[in-house]
Amino acid sequence: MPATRSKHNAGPSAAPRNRAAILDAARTLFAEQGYHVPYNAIAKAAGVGQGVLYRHFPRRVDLALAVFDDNFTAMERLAEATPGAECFTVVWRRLVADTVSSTAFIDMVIDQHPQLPDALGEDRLAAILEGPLARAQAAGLADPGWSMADILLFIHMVHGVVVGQPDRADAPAAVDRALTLIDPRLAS
Amino acid sequence: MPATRSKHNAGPSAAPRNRAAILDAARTLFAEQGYHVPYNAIAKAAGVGQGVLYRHFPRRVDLALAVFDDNFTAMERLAEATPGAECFTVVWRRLVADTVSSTAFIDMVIDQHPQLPDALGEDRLAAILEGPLARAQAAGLADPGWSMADILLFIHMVHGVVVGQPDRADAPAAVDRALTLIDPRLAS
Amino acid sequence: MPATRSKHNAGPSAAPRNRAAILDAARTLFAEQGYHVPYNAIAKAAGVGQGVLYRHFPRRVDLALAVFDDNFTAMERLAEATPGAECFTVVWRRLVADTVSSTAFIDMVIDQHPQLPDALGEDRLAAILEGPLARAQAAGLADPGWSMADILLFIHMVHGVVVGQPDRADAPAAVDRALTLIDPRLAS
Amino acid sequence: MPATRSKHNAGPSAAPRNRAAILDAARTLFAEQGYHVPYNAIAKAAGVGQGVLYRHFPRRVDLALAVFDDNFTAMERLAEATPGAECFTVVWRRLVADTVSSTAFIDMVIDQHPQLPDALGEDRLAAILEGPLARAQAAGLADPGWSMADILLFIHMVHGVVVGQPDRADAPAAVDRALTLIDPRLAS
DNA sequence: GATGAATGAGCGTTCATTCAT
DNA sequence: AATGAATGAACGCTCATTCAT
Repeated sequence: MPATRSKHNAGPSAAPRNRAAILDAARTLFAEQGYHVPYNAIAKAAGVGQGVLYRHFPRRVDLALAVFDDNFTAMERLAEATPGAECFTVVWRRLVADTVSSTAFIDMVIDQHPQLPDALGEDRLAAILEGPLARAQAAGLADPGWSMADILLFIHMVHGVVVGQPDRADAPAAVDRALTLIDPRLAS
Repeated sequence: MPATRSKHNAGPSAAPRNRAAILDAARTLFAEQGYHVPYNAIAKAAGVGQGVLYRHFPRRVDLALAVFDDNFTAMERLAEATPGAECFTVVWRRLVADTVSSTAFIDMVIDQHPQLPDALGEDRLAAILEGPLARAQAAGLADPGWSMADILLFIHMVHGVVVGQPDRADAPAAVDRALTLIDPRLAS
Repeated sequence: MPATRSKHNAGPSAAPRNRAAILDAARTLFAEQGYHVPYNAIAKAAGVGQGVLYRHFPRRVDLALAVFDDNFTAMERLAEATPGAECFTVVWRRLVADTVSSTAFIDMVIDQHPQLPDALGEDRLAAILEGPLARAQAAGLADPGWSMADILLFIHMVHGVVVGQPDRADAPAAVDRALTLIDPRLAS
Repeated sequence: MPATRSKHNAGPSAAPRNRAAILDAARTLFAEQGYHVPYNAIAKAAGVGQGVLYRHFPRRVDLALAVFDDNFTAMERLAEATPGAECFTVVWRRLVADTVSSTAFIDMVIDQHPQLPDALGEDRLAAILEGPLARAQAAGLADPGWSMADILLFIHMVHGVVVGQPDRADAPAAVDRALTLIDPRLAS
């Protein structure tokens, strides 16, 4: 095992490891520096060359979707695992928490390039929340006047509140207050 | 012969004119291209050298504050000129309109660099709206539970909604819906 | 159990098949995108790894020579199969057609790296056309003053005309006119 | 005069000097390495930053047109200064010489980007040679069947011959032979 | 005080080549 | 022998900031 070679090429077997390292690095940097963190910063943090990023994730949105796939998946699982009327509340809180912990999450959803199959993230969010919202409304846990589009407006509002906090440590409280003002059932 | 020089140097007397030209150009470009429009684009649009920009406005936020001083002034005048309880409503609508027509307005408020005397814009907004808010609350035109901080949250929420619209033409309607959801008294 | 492996390694028997696939892909891409088409594009189009390209064809020129070996072979066969004085005309027209349909053909001939055994393609072209040229000259179908070097100049001229057409669709007509200007016996 | 400062900014007065240095460097590098020589190589050779190149010449073709403006101007002067029928011959020889000494000259003419006002260089060449060609044809110094488009084909052919010489030192002789083959009146 | 050119770091992207598996 | 991932240099381009005139 020639560990210290100048041109270290770990071979294909390292691909999954690299992919994971990239996702880790990107998750951290997206959270710390936002969606538009430089690519080479991600590559450096992941300990890989820039080319590897482009191989795995040709476009920034591909990387972000992969990074936040965990978030979506977790929400989907949560939605499946929570049967009753309070499902919407549970998933919604998770969505809010993700938005607070990484503004890049919604920045990605927002950053629509014209030629992209549109609304990559929004559609997925909508798919997750649609059913639970209806159940919650039936049970009085959500306003019956809310449409899915309204829920997306809510999350944009949350995003606005988060980016508006100079000190990110204030974000959770600010978001909670904001949601309380809209409707206490949205707050935690 | 001070009149005809090839690279005409207008002398000190031109300073106010240049300042005005810069503000005009910046106002337009901030609205069209956002808060982070390149400096040289502003200088070119204003017909001045980049050095002049730096002389008049050493930091981007200085320029933005000057540009949006008109907005603040207009709101202040509006607040002074509107005596009754509906003053808050009138000024608030103006603030929302400004936020919709130029996201740079709130981007500037948000773009707090750590070393800046904080909340340059927020304080001013607060000063304008504080009195009218109290009067509106007394008259039932605003929720008595709202603090000034809440109003600032509202405006951040509006900002979030605006930047979340891929097509800016949708922003007014989206904002109106969002405000209706929060409280119909905030909407127009 | 050698049959079903996930990352199937076809073993040595696949080498000829791979080679053929590479040549097919390269022929197409050379024609479509020119001599300097990226290696990985060729590998992908051929459905092989990039390493295989390098194994079979360590240098770009090796690949191109193999790709255009068909062209050379076809011309050789044509030369053998055409006995009379018009042999030169027939083969020459084929050479011109190849030049028009793939500028990479002559680009390869041109792209001489200093350390290469020089004139890889030119020698072969010369060998094909030498005999026919002499016969054509004897029969008055080619100018008796033309040497083989002159024929090579002609083909460079054709190449110059082809690359000089912004719209490749114009190339055939332009080449025909150019050849008519040199000598109508060269045109078709 | 603080000559050795780390961030040496010579000020606006250096602009013409820089421009000239860029043109000199570009002329040399275009001749040595062809039209597609890297921008930063030109900047380095000229002793300026890359930004200066982009300020003076936003697109590669702008730089090339400026570099080769001398060539065009010289040809134009030559055309004006040579009254008789042999004007075409004189200017044509100059054009051939320029093509031989820098393939980038014609590469630029060829390198048509779709959105460009087309044929920047071709039009100018045509304008220079049109009148002289007619006079030469009237006097029997040029084939009466040649159109301007044919002359442009000739120059493309010359270009093809030049780029086809592995050793650029062979280019003049090869071009002369090629022109003799087309028509001795084109050769020198 | 005004000009506007120069600097140079920084970012995104591509691709030839290598090499562990 | 084949795979295809990794490397990293290189290039094009942008822009914030400085500064001689």
